[in-house]
Amino acid sequence: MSKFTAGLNPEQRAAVEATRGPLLVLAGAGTGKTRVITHRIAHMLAHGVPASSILAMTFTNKAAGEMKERIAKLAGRKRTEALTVGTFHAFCVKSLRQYGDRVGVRKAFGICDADDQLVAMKQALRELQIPETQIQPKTCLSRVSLLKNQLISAEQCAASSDDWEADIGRAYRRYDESLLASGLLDFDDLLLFMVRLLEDTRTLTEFQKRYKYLLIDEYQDTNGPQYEIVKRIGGKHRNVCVVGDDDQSIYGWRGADVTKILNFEQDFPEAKIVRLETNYRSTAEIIKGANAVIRNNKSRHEKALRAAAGTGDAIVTRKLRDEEMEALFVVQDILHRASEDREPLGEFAILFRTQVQPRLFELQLRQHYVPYNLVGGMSFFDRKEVRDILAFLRLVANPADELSLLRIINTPPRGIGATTVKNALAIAAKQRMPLSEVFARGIEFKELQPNAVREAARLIESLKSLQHLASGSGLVELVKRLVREVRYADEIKRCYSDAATRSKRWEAVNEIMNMAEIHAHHGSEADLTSFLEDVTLNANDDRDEEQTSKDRVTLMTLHSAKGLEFGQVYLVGMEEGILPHIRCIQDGDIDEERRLAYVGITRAKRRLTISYTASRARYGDRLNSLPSRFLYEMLGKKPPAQLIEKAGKALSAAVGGNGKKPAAKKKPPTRNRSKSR
DNA sequence: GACTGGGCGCTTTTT
DNA sequence: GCGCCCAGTC
Repeated sequence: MSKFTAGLNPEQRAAVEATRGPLLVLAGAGTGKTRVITHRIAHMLAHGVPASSILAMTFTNKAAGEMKERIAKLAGRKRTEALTVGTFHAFCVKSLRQYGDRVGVRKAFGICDADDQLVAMKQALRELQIPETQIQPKTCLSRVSLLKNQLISAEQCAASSDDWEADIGRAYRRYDESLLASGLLDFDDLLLFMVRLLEDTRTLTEFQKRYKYLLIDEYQDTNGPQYEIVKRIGGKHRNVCVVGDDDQSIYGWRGADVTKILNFEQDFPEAKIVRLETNYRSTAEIIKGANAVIRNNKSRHEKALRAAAGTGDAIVTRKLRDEEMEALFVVQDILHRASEDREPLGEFAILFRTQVQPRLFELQLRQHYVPYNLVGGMSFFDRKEVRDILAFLRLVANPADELSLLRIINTPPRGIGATTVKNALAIAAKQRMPLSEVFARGIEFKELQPNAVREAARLIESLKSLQHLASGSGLVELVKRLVREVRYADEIKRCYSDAATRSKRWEAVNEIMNMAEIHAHHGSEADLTSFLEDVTLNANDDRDEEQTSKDRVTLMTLHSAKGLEFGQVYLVGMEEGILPHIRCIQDGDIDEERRLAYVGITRAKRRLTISYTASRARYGDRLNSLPSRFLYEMLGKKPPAQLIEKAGKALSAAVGGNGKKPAAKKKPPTRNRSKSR
């Protein structure tokens, strides 16, 4: 037994030792998945597999960081340096920076975030004269994202016989064109262009030569392009290890395709399968409840968790009069348990399905002076100042970036209103000239306000003059000069009269400078492009660290709870219409909701409390609520058929009967229908 | 630009 | 019922 298999259970050991050939590790919640992954890699390194031939991909930066850290601890930092461990997206960015020109991507491409995407999509819809009332930019974006994640092209979509869908396809194409013209890729494009890159035989061979061992974490979350990447690179040597849990697939709505993990054996018929079913996290009662719920899902890899820990308290289910009482009960119970069990507040979590639920809990927590963290919501990178400064920086790095230019063209105000922008865009289109050039040479065009345009030209000029600092060690200097150059301090003064707000806003600007400072001293590449890339790809990192580490009660959605664990968990709003959510009931997508419930239950180590109400305010009405079918399942009972029927009807009536006729609604085809075809 | 009124829509969210 | 976003107005 090697150093890296000692102390593992037989299944874990089997997974660690199966280093050659395809391997599917079905790792139930709390079964030591990360342990297996890290030990497996350490084991491979110890047996002479060169670190540079291993490619390990995850979905989040956090997971990648943890993996790297833990492997380094096991195998030594030096030995792990040459490993490639990172998110799919980071890997694609790196590869595209190197070979992007082979698929028509300029090497200095920028990555556009959700905000830029929205601007671009709005523009696309406007150009196509599709009114926003007909297709909402946000809806269109998420639809396009889903299409991209399913490897469906704009052309395919535009050819749809459904008018709505065909319009989406046209918007999709226009949107892509405008991003490409701006030298930008969105998150989905990173994966798509990587797939294209791997369609080139020469490049594919290079990648196959370099990466002989693949490891994919959270494989149940794999979407179309990610799957293609794995299949292509791993198709040759077939040392593909995928780890995941089909029962925890909760991102189907954004393109994750659970069939990929269900059908792994079809892609790799010689695959070995290891099931990790011993749960080291929760008490027997909690595991029993989790099993009882998930058992009801139809298509899944058959497995059941066994609790390694002994028995504990029974799962508590509690019915409350309404949502206010629910919040009060939970908060009082937390205080009670915290003192009774001498448990720090950091061990408590309140988990909910939707973002409207936490309000009342926050209120109660405040009233009881209980410190808490609400995970999610506004990020540092959503702040106006941060977005502004980053837009300026993007423009320095990539003058073609039209979206960033539009964002800051009148910030601080320099007299360029909507009309000037519209005219400038028209000129740019007519003359086939980059928008920045139109502004830079603005004086030549009599359609444009001379005074305003002179200011814009000056701005573009000064951004250009900062370009020489963009490479190498000038990064910090660049940010500082930029902030001064555009007089951002004055802008903050102008916008906010109150001193406290001003200093708070300025803090954000300072923080960017700090980040630049850190970045400049961190890696080998300290240039502007790599800084922007880092900021865009790691936008959420620092916060969740902070948000979970302190001794505070955690409030978060079931989705963000995946992968975490807490001593005591409160699963709230366990009602028909919330969990399972009404939309999923209507669409008949109950299985993913059941997995969500399963994820929630399995977060708890020692104690799980589930609450539901007798009545709840929804859409301005007060409705009688019904306990979730998952509650019945958990107790080993069949949910009464009439409950489900009744719940469906009552809720549909409430949603549809909210003053407007459902028939008056623009007819977006139901999600379900368009998704499955 | 700042303000205001009307209309709409109302799951989940990482990269 | 509430909040957000947009368009229109001054």
